[in-house]
Amino acid sequence: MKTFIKVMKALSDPNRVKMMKMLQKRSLCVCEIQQLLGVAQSTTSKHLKILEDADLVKSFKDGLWVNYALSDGSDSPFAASMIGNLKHWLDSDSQIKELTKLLPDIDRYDIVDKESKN
Amino acid sequence: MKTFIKVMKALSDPNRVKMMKMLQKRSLCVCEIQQLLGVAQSTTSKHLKILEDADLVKSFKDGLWVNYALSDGSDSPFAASMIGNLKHWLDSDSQIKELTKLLPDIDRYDIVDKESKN
DNA sequence: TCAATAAATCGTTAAATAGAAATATATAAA
DNA sequence: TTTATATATTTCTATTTAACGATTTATTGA
Repeated sequence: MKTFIKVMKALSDPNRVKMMKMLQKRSLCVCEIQQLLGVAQSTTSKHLKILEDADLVKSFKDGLWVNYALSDGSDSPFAASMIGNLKHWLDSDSQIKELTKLLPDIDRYDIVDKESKN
Repeated sequence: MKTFIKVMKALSDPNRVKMMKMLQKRSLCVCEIQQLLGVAQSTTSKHLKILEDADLVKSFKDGLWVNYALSDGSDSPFAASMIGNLKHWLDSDSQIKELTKLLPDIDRYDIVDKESKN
């Protein structure tokens, strides 16, 4: 029951669902996801932790970056099933379509610190 | 997105998941569900409303009773899919097994007002 | 070693949620 | 038309959750 609830809770937040849909397209580092969704870095990090705890995503360190990718769900049949469902679900959702359109322009090397403009 | 989140949220609570699993076995009225789960009547009613709003269950009035049954999910593909998944998920969960064992003894006609013992 | 950078964690606040008791509504029976 | 009963709604409280800014940690490069 606990692992099931964990997966349902993880997918109960629009920002986390958006993350899942973007990670379907390609792996992303925290700063790229943050850029895409327009939320704070700490918020991004916390959401990703919740997805990872539910076995919906996994992470790989690459120097300073941490890359996130969809999990294969091997540790949770519930996660595996939902990852599969989400592959075809919500593709026609307006928010998802908008983010998908933005995705090609997102690049970790292009991300500039907005504060440095001051 | 909203209908998807609604389904995920509805299934993010153990008591609501238990309700879904019991309704797989047979339709139940509010008082039977309340009896099974051991929560207050108002709590039971509120949970059922959340499930109904997500198109996971439907209700039929029968005199004083309101019978709840699994929805056919025709109004939400997300609900339909989750109803299908839940048919085989969590059958081996200890809490679900315990409730399933109790289910045959639950009868709306047997439910006595505990306060009347005073 | 020191500075810069990406991500994680901590502390706080506002909003959402689950729970129960009390009340309201609706139906059936006396 | 009372009375009893099943369910829904309202009100309140405690807990959880999402969000942010600030701080810490870890890694790389100067």
